[in-house]
Parts: sequence; C-alpha cells; structure tokens
Amino acid sequence: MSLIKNLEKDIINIINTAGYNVVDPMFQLSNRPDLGQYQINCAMSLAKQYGKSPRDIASDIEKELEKDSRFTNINIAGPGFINITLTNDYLAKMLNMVNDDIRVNIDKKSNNKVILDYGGANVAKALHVGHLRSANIGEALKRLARLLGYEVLGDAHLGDYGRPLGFVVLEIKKRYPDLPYFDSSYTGDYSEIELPITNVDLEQIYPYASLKAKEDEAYLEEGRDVTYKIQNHVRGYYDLWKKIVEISKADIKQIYDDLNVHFELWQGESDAMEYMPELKKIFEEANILTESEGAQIVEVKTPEDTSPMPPLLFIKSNGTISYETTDLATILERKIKYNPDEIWYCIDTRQELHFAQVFRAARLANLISEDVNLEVVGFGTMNGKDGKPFKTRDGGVMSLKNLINLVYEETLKRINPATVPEEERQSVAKTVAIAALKYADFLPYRGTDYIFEVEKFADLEGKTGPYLLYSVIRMKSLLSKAKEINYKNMHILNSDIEKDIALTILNLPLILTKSIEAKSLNDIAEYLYKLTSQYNKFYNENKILVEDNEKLRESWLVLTKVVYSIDTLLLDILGIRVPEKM
RNA sequence: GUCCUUGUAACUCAGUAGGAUAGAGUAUUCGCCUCCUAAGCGAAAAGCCGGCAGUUCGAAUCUGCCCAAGGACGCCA
Repeated sequence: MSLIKNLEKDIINIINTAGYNVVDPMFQLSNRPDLGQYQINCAMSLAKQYGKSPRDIASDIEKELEKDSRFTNINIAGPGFINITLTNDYLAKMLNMVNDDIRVNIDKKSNNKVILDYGGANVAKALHVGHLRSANIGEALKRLARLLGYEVLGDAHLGDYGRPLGFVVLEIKKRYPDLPYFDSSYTGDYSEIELPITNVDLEQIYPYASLKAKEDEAYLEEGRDVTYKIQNHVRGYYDLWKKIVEISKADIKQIYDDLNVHFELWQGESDAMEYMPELKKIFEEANILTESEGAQIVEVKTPEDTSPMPPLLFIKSNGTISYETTDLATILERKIKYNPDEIWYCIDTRQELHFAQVFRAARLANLISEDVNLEVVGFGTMNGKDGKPFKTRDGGVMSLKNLINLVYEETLKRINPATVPEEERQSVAKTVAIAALKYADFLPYRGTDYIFEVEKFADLEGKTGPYLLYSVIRMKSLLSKAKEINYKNMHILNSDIEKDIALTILNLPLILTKSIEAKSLNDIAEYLYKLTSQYNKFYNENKILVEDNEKLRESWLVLTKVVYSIDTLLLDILGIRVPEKM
C-alpha cells in the first residue's frame, strides 16, 4: 500500500480511537494551504450520526492527532475542518522512501486480463484527426493499467471488412481492368504481382468510390457483387483485397509507430469471420433470434428501458451480416483465443448505443461468462470552431499526417542549435511535435467533445507537451552534471515550494487510482503540469549545483531526481517520448 | 418526438462521490538571463459557474422546470 494510503489508514485508526467509526475520513490535500497541508473533513458528516456538534467531534479527533509525533500545527477551522501538517522530518523520510523505490508511491489495482480495443483505423482510408483520440487514450490506458497490475492486450481491430472495401476493389477494377486479379484464366501466384497502387492512391480511391456508389445505382449494385466475391473468397478479388489490406496496414502501422502507439494484436474484423458459424449456432440455440422485415434480429429492449433501444440486426434482410454481428463474433473469438476477464472498447461516444445492443445480445445468448466485464470507454468528438465535427476549409477531414506535419513545421523552427546537433534536428522536432499533439489531446476529460484548433496543438508554450519535455530535459541535464556528487538522502525541506513539491509527489497514488477508475488521462496530464511547474519555480529560485551547504545541495538533488523519475514515468504512460536534448 | 451529453474568465479547458476564498493555459499589461537549457520564472487584471426554484449547516457539484448547443435513435461501418 502506498505511503499516502497508509497515512490515511492511520488517520482512520486515530479517529476510531477518538471514538468515532469512520470509513472515509475525507482526508485530502488542503485547499487552504495557509491553514495546513492536509484537511480532514469527516467531522461535519459524523455530526448527524453522533448527534454532536461538528466542532466537538473535530476537537476530540484533534486531541488524538496531537499524540502522533508525525503531525504538527493541528487546528480546527470553520464548521469543523481539521487541518494538519506533516513534520519536516517525516515528510523528508517519506520522500527518501520514494527515492529508494518508486513502488511505495503506486497502488496496484487489479491483475485482471484485459483486451483493449482501440485505434479504429480503416483499411484504405486515411487516418484523420479524430483517430488521434482513440489511439492516444487507448495506448495510455493500456500503459496505465499495466502499471497498476493488469495484464493488457491492445487490439487495433482494423476495419478491413464490409462494403467500402468492395467499392475500392471495384474502382481498381474500373481503372486497371487488365490486372490479372480480374482475369479468370490467370493461374499464377498473386503474391508476386506488383500492384501499381500506393497507399496514397487508396486514400484517394476510397472517397471517390463511396461517393460514386451513392449517386450511381448500377455502381452500387456492382460494388455489392464485388463485396460478395471478396467475402466468399473468390479467387482474384479476394487476393486483391488481401493486397490492399497489406499496403494499407503498413502505412497505418507507420503512423501509429510515430505516435508511439503499439498494438499486441492486429486483428481485423475479417478475422472474426471464421467464428460466424459457431456464433450463429450459439444464437440459434439460445433461441433469441426472431424474424422481422426479412431480417434476423435479437430483441434487446427490456420493459425498464426509457431510452431508445432498437433490436440488434443479426442478419440483414439481404442475407449479409451487420457490424453488430461482427462485434459479437469478435467477442467469441477473444473468449476462445484469450479468455479475458474484461474487454474495454475505446470508441467514440456516438457508438455507445451500438455497443449497448451488442453487450445485451451477448448476455442474452450467454456468449461470454457473466463475470467478464464488457465496458465502453467512450470519448468525445473533435469539433471545429462551429461546434460541428471538424472539417478543413475545403470541407474535408484533416488527415493525421497533415496535422503532424503542421506542428512539426512549428517545432522545427525552435530547436536550439546550441544543444541539438544539426543531424538530429528533424527527429527531435518530430518527437516534440508529437508530444505537443498528444499532450493537448489528453488535457480535456475523455468523455466530452472538444473544439479542435490547429493553434491549440501547435502551441509550444505554457501547459503543453514541449513545456514538459523541456523541463524534464533540463532536470536530466542537471542530474548528469551532478554525477560526481554523492547524493543519497533528503535531509531537509528548506522552503515552502520544496514542501509543496513533496506533497504533490506523495499524492501521485490518488491520481493514478482516480485515473484508472475514470479511465481518463486528464488528471495525469494535469498532475504532470502541476508537479513540473512547481519544480520549475523551485529551480528558478535556487542554484542547486553551486550551493555551498552540502546537506541542502544533497536534498535538492534528491528532490530533482524524484521529480525527474515521476515525470518520465508519467510521460511514458501517456506514450510521450522524451528526446535527449531540445 | 424519445433518450443521452454539454453550457464555468475574452478564448480553450479543469474542478461535479456537496466543503472553507471557483482554478489552469492562452491572449493583454508589467518585471526577471555576467551563474545548472528564458520552449523558463514572477506579478497584475479578468467570473451572477446558462436561467429560475428547491434540498442542505454548506451547492459550480444533488433535485425539478426552463433556455441554448451537440449527439444517438433497424438493414453504412
């Protein structure tokens, strides 16, 4: 158990000794630092329970607290707030423990096995700015969960199936009718064929084809036929589809690599297809399929529902399957292959109803054990300044590549030539640019929509990714200059700002716990800024390396080292890389 | 129409298991580099927390109604 949680436990015991039974003492960092470091707020709520005045209760608790040598400056304020402060010695002692082993500042949460579905990339379709959110949050959530004890498998769950891909293949057929893929007499090996199409072409073909399908009935019909051929593994068509997936996947992987987003599993929707027969059997045996308007559906509405809950379309009236069914097959696939305790879906909140239907159908069919937690981790939409989903000036969606490039141009201008060698400028600028993007995306709570502005992401000063990188690099540089100095122990916390830093450090476990419970990273992003800016203030006020008082210098170096290690730990959780210099 | 989400400083956002004086960044104004990276530090100014009522010792936070914006609501994924 972490130091801060232990402290809380001790305080519960003290309150019990004072004669009051309490589960949550409401022990927290004070928002009135002038009165004390921490506050205990339970006296007011205990008042009703015990029929006494809150101040009397606070006074009883105060008497017990005073017996504990770790606390000082205990006082009661207002209706019954108890303010306490830790002694300097005790605070320094705790910081030494964190310095010795950072694990005393982290609480494990669970050792459940989780499959985390994030990314949301579609084959042959450019990643756009909205994909940043899923990739970012998903990856960070995975890293956070692992730190707190979970075993997590990240799955890209590629959109590689369905009619859009049929249209892409159709359009390629229109443009390159002589390709052997469309020659039924061709008997050679398709894998040896050079396709005259790059990912850039695919990204252009996709919107063209889907627009044309909307306007042209005959084209639509042809597209359906091609889709059917792909899904039934018709030679040539199926092979071309595989080739497209391959080309597109390589490109998608490259961008994810740049973003420091890595998947353990690169399953696609198509991989779940082999589980369809078994899925159908399970649903038939569960006897929950009914026919409606020519389709096979599962009624998932319950009498308690007050909100819209349409039936799940298991098999569409034209005999094809819906993406609800694909998601159900994927649950089955995951159960068989990985047997997880939980499956988390990091998806746009607009898809929540869809997943609610899928989860209900899975429960009705007893597809997966009742103990397995199926959970949606929804994130908000990136909107433009008009409050509508973000579009570029020409009405298109801005690609993630373009956004990265835009920010890159800004960071490149600011790389310090005195510290970064010429040959490293570009790679450093890219790392800084991506840090700026990712951090800006983490700051708002995941569930709410937020307004996308290029200027916000390209901002390099203030509460930004570059600020954090700059500060961490400065700490690292300082520590490397202190290599010759033997520093091991924190002896003294000399000033208010040093104590503030110490308190922030000790509060880390609460932030991590809150973050994993909310499955949001904004508290971690906020905490990083708080800790780092407190440190920068301290850094600005003191000249550490030239300090004559050795005990003080040693303490300052320990403080620097602890802040540095927490910063690097948290940046790594957010999937933000730190360059050597900038 | 039904349901969900949101409304906090000029802008973008935190804060919502009720707690003391509502925070941050940006933008604005003013200070700080002979010394560990100034992408830094400090200061000032900026608010009827959408509105009205209620619950409570105490409400940005909970409840009700209203106003405004966005989203979802069976054969696209």
